[in-house]
Amino acid sequence: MNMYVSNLGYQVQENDLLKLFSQYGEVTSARVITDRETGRSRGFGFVEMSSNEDANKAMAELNSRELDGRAIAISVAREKESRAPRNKW
DNA sequence: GTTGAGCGTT
Repeated sequence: MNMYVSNLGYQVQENDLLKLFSQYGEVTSARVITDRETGRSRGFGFVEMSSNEDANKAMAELNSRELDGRAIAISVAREKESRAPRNKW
């Protein structure tokens, strides 16, 4: 189960997500998306869990939970886009 | 402040 976590504070790191979601099951990957140019957080991230029932629990329990003063929003992640570039020069 | 990268051509 792969989840999309949005409305994160800019100070939230991957290990914060990891610790949060690990309370509900095994987290296989936790990632906070940062701007490639500036290196700053983009305010959202992804968490993947090995068990989807644990993931559902985590989603139910952690959605709208305040983290760093902001209520985070969790949903099932969408498929990662193909990295094929659209611009062919 | 809401869906992930970055190769010279998937």
